[in-house]
Amino acid sequence: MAEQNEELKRAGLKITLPRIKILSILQLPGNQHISAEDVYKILLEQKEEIGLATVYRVLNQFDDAGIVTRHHFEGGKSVFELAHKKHHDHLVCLKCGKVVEFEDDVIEQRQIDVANRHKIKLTNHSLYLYGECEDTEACESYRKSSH
Amino acid sequence: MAEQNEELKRAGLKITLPRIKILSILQLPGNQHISAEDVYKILLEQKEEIGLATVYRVLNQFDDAGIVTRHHFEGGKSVFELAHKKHHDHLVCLKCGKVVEFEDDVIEQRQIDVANRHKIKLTNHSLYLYGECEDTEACESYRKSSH
DNA sequence: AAATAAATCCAAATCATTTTCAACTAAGTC
DNA sequence: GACTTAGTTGAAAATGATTTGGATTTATTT
Ligand SMILES: [Mn+2]
Ligand SMILES: [Mn+2]
Ligand SMILES: [Zn+2]
Ligand SMILES: [Zn+2]
Repeated sequence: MAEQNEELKRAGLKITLPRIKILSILQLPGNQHISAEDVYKILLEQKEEIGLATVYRVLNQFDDAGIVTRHHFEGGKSVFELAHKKHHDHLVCLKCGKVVEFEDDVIEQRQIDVANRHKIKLTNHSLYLYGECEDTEACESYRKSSH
Repeated sequence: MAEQNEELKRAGLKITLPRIKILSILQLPGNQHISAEDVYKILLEQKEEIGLATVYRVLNQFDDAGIVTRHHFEGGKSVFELAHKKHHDHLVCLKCGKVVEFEDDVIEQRQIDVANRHKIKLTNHSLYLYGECEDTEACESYRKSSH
């Protein structure tokens, strides 16, 4: 129950209704990789009177505090995901929007090698793979369920 | 002289002053990975009366025509580079802004494998490595020369 | 409960980029 | 070379995502 309160406290953020609600939404299984706008829409559905500006502010604070990670998928808007997981990269279907997470130690290592070779200390990286589901059936139905 | 005219013709675009000028700017050695805004600034320096909207329009047309490639480096704005080169990825120093190009066949192949494993036909990908030059001297002076 | 610092709301601002549209121009045709 | 027409341009307004200002409210400390 008070698990989100713990998390907020740890981050040095006051425990407020907007923050608790937004954190809860991020924790729902269907809401990995969610945009600020979509968080806001869910709040509306829940009849919460929380402004879009507050959603953006809170997500930024969560990012600063390390509670969420921000991604820039193709398409302009940022998406956020809880940061409690191990590092991973993303594979996105451009037809249905499905997002698959993957980790590849070889890729990770080669990135480090490239940076070393150029005498640059690697601080972070972004890798996104874009494609189209080969199983059109599955892709279509995934799209309809609007994840 | 008429080399850019050839390129425009090949792309099915009318040969106009804005397009010739913008293409010329992209072809200058210092201007790999340049933003629309920066192209515009150079045009101003050259006393060309070309609007920013036109710069954006032309860069989009060049992108559609395959003359340039668009990248989304960290920091919000798109950067463009001539597309005549082989595919490569980028390593960016967050302190001085230096951009290093690299290609790594192992990484490329592993990306394909990941996509296959998830039954997704890979159409494109974006990989950016971010870091900080280890040689602070070099980094500082690179920054000052404002590439 | 009062004091204080932080957070929220909503509107206005910003930033990058796109669109609208009237005025212009390149490039074929006669 | 003039004629036609589709394509192009510049300036301003529109857009979409995100941020900010400031008056008001709220969480936490005393
Ligand atoms: Mn993820
Ligand atoms: Mn490049
Ligand atoms: Zn799909
Ligand atoms: Zn550097």
